[in-house]
Amino acid sequence: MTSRQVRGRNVGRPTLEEVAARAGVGRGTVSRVINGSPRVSEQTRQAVEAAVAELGYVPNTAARALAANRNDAIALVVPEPERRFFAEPYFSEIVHGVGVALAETEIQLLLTFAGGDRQRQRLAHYLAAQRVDGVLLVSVHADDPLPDMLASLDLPAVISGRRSADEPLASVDSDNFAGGRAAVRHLIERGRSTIATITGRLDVYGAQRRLDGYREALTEAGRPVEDGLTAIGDFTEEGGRRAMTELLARRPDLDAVFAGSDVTAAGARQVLREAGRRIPDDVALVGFDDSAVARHMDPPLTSVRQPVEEMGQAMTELLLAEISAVADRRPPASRRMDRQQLVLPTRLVTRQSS
Amino acid sequence: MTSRQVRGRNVGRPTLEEVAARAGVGRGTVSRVINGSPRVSEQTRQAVEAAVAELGYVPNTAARALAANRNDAIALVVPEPERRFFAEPYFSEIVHGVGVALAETEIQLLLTFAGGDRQRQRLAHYLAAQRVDGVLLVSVHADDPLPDMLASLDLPAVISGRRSADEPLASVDSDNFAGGRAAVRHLIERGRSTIATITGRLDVYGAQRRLDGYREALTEAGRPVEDGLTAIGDFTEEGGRRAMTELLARRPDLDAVFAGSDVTAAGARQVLREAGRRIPDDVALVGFDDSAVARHMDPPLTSVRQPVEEMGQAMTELLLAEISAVADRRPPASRRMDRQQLVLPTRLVTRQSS
DNA sequence: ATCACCGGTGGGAGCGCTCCCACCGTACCT
DNA sequence: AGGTACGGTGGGAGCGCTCCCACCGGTGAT
Repeated sequence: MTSRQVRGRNVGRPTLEEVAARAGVGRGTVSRVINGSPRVSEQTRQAVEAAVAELGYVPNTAARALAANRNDAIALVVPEPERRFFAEPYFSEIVHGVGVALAETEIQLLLTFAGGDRQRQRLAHYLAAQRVDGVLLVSVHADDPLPDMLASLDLPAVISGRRSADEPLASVDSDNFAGGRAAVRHLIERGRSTIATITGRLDVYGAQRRLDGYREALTEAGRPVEDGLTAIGDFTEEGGRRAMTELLARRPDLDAVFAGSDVTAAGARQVLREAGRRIPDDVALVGFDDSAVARHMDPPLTSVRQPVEEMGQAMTELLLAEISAVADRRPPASRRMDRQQLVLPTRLVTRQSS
Repeated sequence: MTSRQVRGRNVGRPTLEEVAARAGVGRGTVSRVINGSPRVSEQTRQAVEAAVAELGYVPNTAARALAANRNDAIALVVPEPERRFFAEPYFSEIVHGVGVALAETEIQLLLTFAGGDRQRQRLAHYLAAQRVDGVLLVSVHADDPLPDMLASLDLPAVISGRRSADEPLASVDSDNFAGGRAAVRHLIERGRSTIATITGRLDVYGAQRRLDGYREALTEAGRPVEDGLTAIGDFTEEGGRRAMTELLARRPDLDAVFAGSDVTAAGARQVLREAGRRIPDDVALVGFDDSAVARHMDPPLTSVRQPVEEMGQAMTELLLAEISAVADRRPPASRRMDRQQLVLPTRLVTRQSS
């Protein structure tokens, strides 16, 4: 571990003590004003605020973090390589939702990637070193050790997309099951007879639930669930292409595809077009996410809308609540008690592809 | 400023002192081992490392930051709303390049947005509060106060895309001028006679330089530069549509368009298609960035490739160098001296759109 | 008049680390 | 033998803040 040495005293920046001297009060009083304590007289408060303004004082957060164990920062951890992150509009909306929830606070959002092993390890260090008050986790696979690590650090955390039916962490998820079911019900209503599906990786709980919804819709309509009509993808465009190629080879008679994500649907569409199938005439296509991709596809893609932005917002609110619980020294057991599992509704948006 | 109180002592996590006791050495020695100082005997080092491993010790960065004024973290600041950030593949590649450059270090990358005023202010606080060792700035407009703020904080910073010919900050840029010129030379070679261009906002230096390249190519070919053939866009798809509509109204006879970015080109293509112009038969189209958008467009888009990932990497290297310069207490004047202005070459990638 | 109380305040202690000075012993010189 | 040098080490001081206890003076009850 060869580590650069960044030294150099904090030159020029005013300290609490200097503000106190300037305002003619004690250190404690300035601290109280800075932190908005009510136990300060109006007059004193104004004197301190004037001194703060004159000196351009900004509290040193390292010192604050050390003394108070508070960081005023939360991390959004993405256990994916950067490329995936940017490729999927899902993340963009999550981030925006988080931003909305944070707008009224003084809390800074930090985005960190943990794609590779190296990055993963660095992140683990970073978190263990107490640099954030809480963690937002998105797109976590079932076998990821990260959540357990967070639990052992007793660091507040909220996960997007439960990893299983009994998620120990607080979580926010969309109703993937109902979404998948709605998509397939819709295809049935449109008179499609041979409905295939391209899933995400099935160790992702949401992907599994969408598949469950697909099956449920078929079953409740009295139709068989045929294995040959299910292809496993991975929510990427490339995966969509691969899966669609497989499906077409196995079941050239298919006339509808429910894709586990819009991006997957884009990949599938390419293959369908190359195979000379018209959409929706020959094959109806439904995606999931209702992202920009869906709107710009040709023809525009029917898709299941997840309230992604709201999910980001909800996650943040849960996290802030848990952070205050820690701050109020509520015992871990009690905090574990009311960890919420939020499930937000999905909605089918019909367009020309089906 | 109502601020949550996050208290609760750092329970359970071992400290330097505990490691020292365990290893039977002094605090200083443990610190030396942790920081990779060579002035420790092999035997002692091993004893300390064993103690660190047994206790699962991780240095508290808040304490380190306070004592040493070192954060082992840099921020990538994006003065744009989140949506823009994700919409443009440019950023994704920058982030990836930064990741590559950081791979061998212990430095954590933090992504921060500063789109709105509120976010902007929070970021200013965050930076002033000394939470990072340096800042990477991307996509900065000429009138943005952020760079000056950084300068006044004496915080190492590197900017991507100079703001003007005499950029005071260290910067990394691609050769926008040569790129624009190459694009237009290519269109001329292809026998196009009426070549229009859609620029970005001209207060973005790079956009201006691309336009300069466009003009240069025309001039050196002995052709006039006609104002009616230039439309100002803003590097967005919507802007591309708007600009293309304008151009078509003004000069229905145009037979080629050089768009300032791929995304802009995508907008332009839509309008051209709606107007019944075939690409490349009626109108040749060239973009800039050579992003995924270019490859997936129909027809695939000829585009000027910027080495974006390399830019991210180069920026990071410059920043790390400047950070060590600060660490070595080199005086500000001397550091200003050798702030580099890197310009990386661009390359035309021809595809079916031209 | 005495006391308890309470809003408001000052400042000591301490968070966990780095920096640096003082000190140890050994090796090598004169 | 004494001196110098130097790799290796311990621990005090201090980074800038928060927390909390002690203390101040004024108010109202007894």
